[in-house]
Amino acid sequence: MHTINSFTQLVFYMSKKKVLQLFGEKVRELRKERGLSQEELSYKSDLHRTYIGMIERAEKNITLANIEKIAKALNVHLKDLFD
Amino acid sequence: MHTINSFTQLVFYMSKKKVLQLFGEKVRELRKERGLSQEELSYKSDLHRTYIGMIERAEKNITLANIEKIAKALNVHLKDLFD
DNA sequence: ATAAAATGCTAACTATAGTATGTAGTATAT
DNA sequence: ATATACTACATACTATAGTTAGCATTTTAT
Repeated sequence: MHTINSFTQLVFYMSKKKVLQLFGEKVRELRKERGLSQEELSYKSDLHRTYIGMIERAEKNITLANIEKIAKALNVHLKDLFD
Repeated sequence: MHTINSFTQLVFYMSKKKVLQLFGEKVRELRKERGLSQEELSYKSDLHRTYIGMIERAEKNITLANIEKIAKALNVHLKDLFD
């Protein structure tokens, strides 16, 4: 649950949602480009299958260490996940 | 505490450490370029002063939403934090 | 040299990221 | 049509990110 009690917090909430969505779409795009299933990507990245799904659906606020895991599994640089 | 019980986990632990260090250094570099103190950056990013310090010292595994906050506060794109 | 500003560090707490299981629904191929 | 592989989604748990306060140490300016 979110309790938003200022304009500033609303702005942060919206841009959080947006950045997670963009990131999720990017992961899905790159994963499919490589012909990988979520499960296959989960093996390569040492993350759980359902967690990959959550990331792609922008349901989780991923940490930097896991962003790195995914980048490696997709054979891209970190920055390539933010275009 | 960390319990590392496989080679794979050791590799992940080391690259986690490294990526957090690089990120922290980058934040510090950009912050100083702008002549900001940790406290001033904390106001702009809506994060706590000590938390900024922890990030720069690579003591916390920052999430994507907070990476975005810091990028905005430093007036850079997300990808600029990963060079 | 000394005051002031900035940063480091510890520690405790609470919010949520990350892990995992099970089931339902969707796409793909035969 | 119907298996099979893939993805979505709900839920519960546990690990850790994020917040805060207080004090120590370092840096900077006068």
